[in-house]
Amino acid sequence: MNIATKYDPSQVETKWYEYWLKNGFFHSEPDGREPYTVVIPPPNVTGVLHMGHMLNNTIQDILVRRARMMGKNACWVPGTDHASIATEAKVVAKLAGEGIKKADLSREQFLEHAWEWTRKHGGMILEQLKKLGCSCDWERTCFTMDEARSQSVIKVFCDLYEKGKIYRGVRMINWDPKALTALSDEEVNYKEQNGKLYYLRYSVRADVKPAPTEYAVVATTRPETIFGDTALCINPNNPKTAWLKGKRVIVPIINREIPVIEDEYVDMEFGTGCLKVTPAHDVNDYILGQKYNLPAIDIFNDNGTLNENGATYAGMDRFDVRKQIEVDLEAAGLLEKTESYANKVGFSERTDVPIEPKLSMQWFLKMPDLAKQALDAVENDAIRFFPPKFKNTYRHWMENIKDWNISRQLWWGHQIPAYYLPQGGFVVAENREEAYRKALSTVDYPLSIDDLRQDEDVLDTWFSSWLWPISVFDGINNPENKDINYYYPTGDLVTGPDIIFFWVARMIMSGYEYRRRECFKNVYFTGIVRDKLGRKMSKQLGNSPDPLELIGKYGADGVRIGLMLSAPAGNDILFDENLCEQGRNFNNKIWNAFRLIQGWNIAEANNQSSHSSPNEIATQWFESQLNKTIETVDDLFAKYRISEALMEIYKLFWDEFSSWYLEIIKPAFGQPIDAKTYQTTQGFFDALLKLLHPFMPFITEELWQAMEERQPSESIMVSALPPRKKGETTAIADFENVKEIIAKIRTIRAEKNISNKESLVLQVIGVSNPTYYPVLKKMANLSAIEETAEKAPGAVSFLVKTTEYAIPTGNIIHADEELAKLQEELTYQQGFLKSVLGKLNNKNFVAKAPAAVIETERKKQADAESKIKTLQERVDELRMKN
RNA sequence: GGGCGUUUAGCUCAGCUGGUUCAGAGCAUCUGCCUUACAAGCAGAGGGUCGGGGGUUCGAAUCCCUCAACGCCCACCA
Repeated sequence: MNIATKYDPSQVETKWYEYWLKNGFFHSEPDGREPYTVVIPPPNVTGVLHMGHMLNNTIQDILVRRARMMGKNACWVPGTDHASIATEAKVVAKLAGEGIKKADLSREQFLEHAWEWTRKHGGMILEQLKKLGCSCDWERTCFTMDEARSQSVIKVFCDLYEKGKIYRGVRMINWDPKALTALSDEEVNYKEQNGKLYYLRYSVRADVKPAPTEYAVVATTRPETIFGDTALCINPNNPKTAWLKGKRVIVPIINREIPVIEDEYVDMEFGTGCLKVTPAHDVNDYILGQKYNLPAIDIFNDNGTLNENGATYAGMDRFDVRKQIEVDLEAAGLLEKTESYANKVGFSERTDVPIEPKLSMQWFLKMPDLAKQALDAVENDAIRFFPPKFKNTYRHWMENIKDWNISRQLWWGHQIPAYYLPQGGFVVAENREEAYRKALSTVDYPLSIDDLRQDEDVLDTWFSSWLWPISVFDGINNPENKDINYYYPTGDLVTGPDIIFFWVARMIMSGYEYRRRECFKNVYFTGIVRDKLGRKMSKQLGNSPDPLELIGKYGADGVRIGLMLSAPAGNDILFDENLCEQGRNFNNKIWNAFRLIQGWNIAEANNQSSHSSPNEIATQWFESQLNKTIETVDDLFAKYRISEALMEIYKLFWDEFSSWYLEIIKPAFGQPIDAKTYQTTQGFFDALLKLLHPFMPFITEELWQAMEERQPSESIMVSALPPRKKGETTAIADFENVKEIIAKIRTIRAEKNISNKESLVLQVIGVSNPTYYPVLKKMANLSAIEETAEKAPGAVSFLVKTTEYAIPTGNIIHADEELAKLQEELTYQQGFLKSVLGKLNNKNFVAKAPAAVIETERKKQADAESKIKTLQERVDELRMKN
């Protein structure tokens, strides 16, 4: 057999991925088996794979592949999200590059460009997932704007409208002046900004006398909004500003007169105690405006420039105005002073420009009712969160939920199915024809279908993705279809905690609203992938590796292992390429174990190993060890501790199987291996590959196919995981002893500079288990094991449990060294005994501690005493000789 | 400003309702080895007063209080 010493993933990966596709192993149809359903968090249709996707989808693939191998009917539905704002922004930018302005295009023309862009770049990310090995059911690939999903969205909108849960109204919303759309509260990020606090002078009306001062001074961070001022507000309890009560003041520059109003909302300590009220451009001011019936003067155009209400500043950008107005106020003597001031400013999640609070007509979804059931589901664990700490975050949001602004002033998305009538009013219907029918029954004037004008706005992207677990099975349009009834509720959702409100919470709501039950049973929150310095990966920093390059370098399996080695649920993962290297090395280890086993010749004669042969012992022990690990791995998966499960298997393969088991059964060079051991070993290797397969699908398939002749359409990915059996624990414990003895002997070799090639004699003084002698002999290169009452003079000895072992090494041993070592050990044991006795002599301990604990302390005492006795004898003996 | 969480070996983390194996794992480090599966490897070794302080208890990494640092989420102080 001639196989390369290093594993080369490049060929292998495409070969097997195609094989799996060709055989339809990823595809699922409802049948009698238990379903296991996962819906992918749909990535942006025009997005590219980043490390977050890699982590997220690796975890999903592990869960899906494992479920499949456990006999479940696993269905992982892939798909993409149309990502309204992000995609529209990309298309706008692309068109701008070609000298085309969005404003010059009709809606239809623009959408054509957008679809073209989507067709060109869309789905690339799904192709990248294939490189990672993801076993998605590609035949079920969905897109949030495909036919069925669009219909679902429209249908749900109409339904919620009928139920009175959707309403239209003028509200203060978050306006993105770059994307020219409203945003939901969740799409706004607040960032600390270093700005200035401007102290402006509002002159008090001239005819009011006497005045302690000519001016009311107002502190503001946004002097450019003075054009929208419609009142000045003071706290009625503030003596410092009491003199302003009932007065009127003049807005600087435009010289408009506004009233002074009183409200306890005003913080007496902040600034001067005077607040300018701009109801059109500040949420709090809006509330004040409502309360006191103040007019709201909108001073901004949609793009953030000032409108005609901005006097001579009309047309200037809001930030330029801020600078200019400072200069102008200063010149007019109306700027008392400025102070540097840090405050939080809202930024658009998508375009990263400061949000402008703006009064606007928008569509809203009432949330409190929807939230109630969704909150209960998580509270009582009908839906479980991993890690559970996210329940707190979730509860807090759900208990303070506000109505959801679902309309966006964009073109790319699902256009709101509301149709306005020529003489006012509107109807909501799934399509124009239906709308026309409804309209006719409400109006008493002649109406043609073309008189209806559909709402220009589209729906928030999340208004389609919140239906995802249902809509991918067409459960909205067709609520009783076979797929939805079989696959819903889905099993596990794997996603990042950053979209817990955007997506997870809302899916839970829609699940109860439209299927009357939970949309998934478990949510696994992954961490955020950071670089090894803990920085978030970003394009700007250039610290985000290209996933496909990584796969090229380490293989998909290597990268998957690299990610999983450090990805406990909910903790951020500090990604280091080093981990991929570890993953790749593990691939290589597996590869070489295969080479070793494959290279053996099997003995012709069926000369089975004797009952006490090393092979027999190793086999029995490894069987137990394997079963124990399978059990542990099961438990870890049940707790979604996936990286720990991987580590268990990793150690099983590397340490137990390779370093111990294979080394024990490995025949001497050129010698054959007995058939029985060979068969068993193949069986172990098969089990190990299966355990590893969900984590590293490619190499395991490659080796599984290579280890013996397979049927044309067989695959490890549809084979059964090794069953869970009770591990034989005494065999494992005994073997741990054996390992310790061997390690001690190896240490002696290292310390005494004795070559591994030089065989040694081992003396056993005390209780011992001869069953393991053959293993000891082979692994420690012993020529003989002697059970004796008296060890050879000058032998180096050590203790394992309470048995003493000795290696006669001639006279090369330095008695002083030996004595010092023994003395050290003796001191330790005496100290240990003292602490144990301390407990046992404590009346309170004996009286209050449980019997089992006392029992173990007694045992510790006995063991320590026995060790001390042996050590003491040795020490005395050596002293005599000296 | 409110809420949540984290702090254990050089790094990343595990330690469930306090009690053998409770001070662990992987990586990194150090020492010796090119031993015909694997130097992307083998064998061995070292390394932590469990963030600080206080308390409860026979007994605390584990429970309570407090301080500190860091992180996340929420919130309208201009």
